[in-house]
Amino acid sequence: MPSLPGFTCGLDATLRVVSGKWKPLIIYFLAQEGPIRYGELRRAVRDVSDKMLIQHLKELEADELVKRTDFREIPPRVEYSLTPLGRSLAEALVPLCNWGVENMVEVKRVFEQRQAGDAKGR
Amino acid sequence: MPSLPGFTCGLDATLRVVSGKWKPLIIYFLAQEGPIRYGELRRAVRDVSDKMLIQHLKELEADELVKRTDFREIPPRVEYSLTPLGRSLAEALVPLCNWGVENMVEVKRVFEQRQAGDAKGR
DNA sequence: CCGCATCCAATCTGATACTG
DNA sequence: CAGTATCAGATTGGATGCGG
Repeated sequence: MPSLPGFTCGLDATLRVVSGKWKPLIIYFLAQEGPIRYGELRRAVRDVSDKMLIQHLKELEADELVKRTDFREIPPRVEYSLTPLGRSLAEALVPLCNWGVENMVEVKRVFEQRQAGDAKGR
Repeated sequence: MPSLPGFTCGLDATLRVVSGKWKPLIIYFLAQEGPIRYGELRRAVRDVSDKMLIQHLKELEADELVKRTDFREIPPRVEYSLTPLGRSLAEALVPLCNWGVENMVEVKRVFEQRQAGDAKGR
């Protein structure tokens, strides 16, 4: 019952580090854009708030998937990039991304249905 | 800001259907075990409660990733299995699973560090 | 520009107990 | 066996405002 690192399987282990509303997206953009500044990342991951972005970035940093580089300039300049571990995870994310592209029409359809249903019934 | 089905990318679309604490695990086990009864699935996905399992199963069913078969017997017998769409998603999940296996030692290590830190500071 | 702190709302999660 | 109901607590989410 405690979150002991007793993983039931590989997927379980992976989920511990990518669970978070925006984390996969963050990793995905970092993989695409390379080192990227905070503000740019914030714009790339649309709709994310400062709070969540920073929070997730810190966790990803603690999990050694993301590297933070503070240039200590005025005005501040901070860049984020993936560590080797993060890059390998990004690659594992590619098929999921492709799946989304290939099935976007279908996903969109079921989603619209679901929302129509949620609106009244449930 | 509303959850319009205006996906920013494929990954975004994918995340809409697999977001949920146990969903990837559920899909993973369904892919491995084929049609599986409710109770068995519950034991496979360790630590999940009835409430969450049912809730996620219903959503996955609504998203057309999972098929529910009720044999209408007494005592009840219900089997869950993946739809073709679900199976394709399961395949996209395989690399993530492998990533976890390959990096489990590292993930475990950073996780233990994090928890030690959480315990006091934060 | 980058980020932290605070407050508050919404959502999610899980134990427990109960039903057909 | 396969769920459902309820309720409390945890977690997440975001708007706003401030600070180096």
